[in-house]
Amino acid sequence: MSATAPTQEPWIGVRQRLRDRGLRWTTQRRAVIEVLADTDGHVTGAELIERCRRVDPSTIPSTVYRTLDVLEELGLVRHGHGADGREEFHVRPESEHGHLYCASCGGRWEIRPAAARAVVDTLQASDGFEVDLSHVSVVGRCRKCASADRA
Amino acid sequence: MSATAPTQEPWIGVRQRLRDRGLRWTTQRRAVIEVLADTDGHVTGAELIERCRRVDPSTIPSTVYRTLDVLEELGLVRHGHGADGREEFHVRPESEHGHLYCASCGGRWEIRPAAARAVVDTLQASDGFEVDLSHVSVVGRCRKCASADRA
DNA sequence: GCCACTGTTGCGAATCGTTGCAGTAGCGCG
DNA sequence: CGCGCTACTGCAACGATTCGCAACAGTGGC
Repeated sequence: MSATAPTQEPWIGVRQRLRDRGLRWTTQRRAVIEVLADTDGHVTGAELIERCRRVDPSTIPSTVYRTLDVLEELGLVRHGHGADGREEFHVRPESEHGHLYCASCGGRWEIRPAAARAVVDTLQASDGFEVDLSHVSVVGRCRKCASADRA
Repeated sequence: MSATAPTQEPWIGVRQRLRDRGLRWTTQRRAVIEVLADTDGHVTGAELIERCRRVDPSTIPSTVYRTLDVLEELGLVRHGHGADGREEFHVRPESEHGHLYCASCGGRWEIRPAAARAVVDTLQASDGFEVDLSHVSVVGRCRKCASADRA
């Protein structure tokens, strides 16, 4: 929640950033980026592909996935896995964050910063493990479903 | 590491437990259970299928997956997702436990009870979320890789 | 021991994602 | 402006997992 169209902004320099790394600015990447710029929050790989097809029906899955890899290297997206293990991408996350998935109602929430930090610190202290927060998916039951179950 | 063959033990009553639920004791289930009884720790679905094929080459994947679903309902196995989101089964976990996956070296560790409890409590307090511990997979970097990276 | 009931299996198709390979096309250079 | 280098694309095959459906086979009852 910063401005009206903050989503476009991170993408305008991508071409240059790619070039600086010896990577190329292709029609296909442009399409993926176009879709991503218009996306906010989370997308699964399959979802993204479908959206791309709307822009360019000749979109090929493997290309999209490969493009996502590249964009992830540039830090423009992060990927994690949903409750079912399927791939899920976080577009331009303002901050790293993990997710909670409710196995009963299928809902999803972001782990709030305070809790996230606590979790990270705990594992750091206990095992010296550096958590990749953006990749964390915790499955369980949300407050609502948990109390409903107990009833 | 309790006794010599503690692994067999949980499985001996399975037939009855199935029957009590109106479920059936079939050759295929017997095969899967036989393999599981001989397994200890973790297996991926694919791994398990291959092992079953060694017992009975005519094993069909979908049957194995379905059997696993049933066994999970009986609480004899739990499933989670590895670092890459692939399915992974915990055989007769003595206690629920989550996992840490190192993205650099591919190693895997169990989250120790104390840390696990802390994580569960944190999310419970913060969002009233009931974590399904056995399903938790945290990706990041282990102590070793983290310090190597920093060097 | 035979039947019917219904849980299970086998199988083929569909989904999501990955990978190897050969042809294509950005991009910097002269 | 054309050339070459090599990153990228398209495609097809593959691996993991799920789903629908018709045929099959445990089970309890008689």
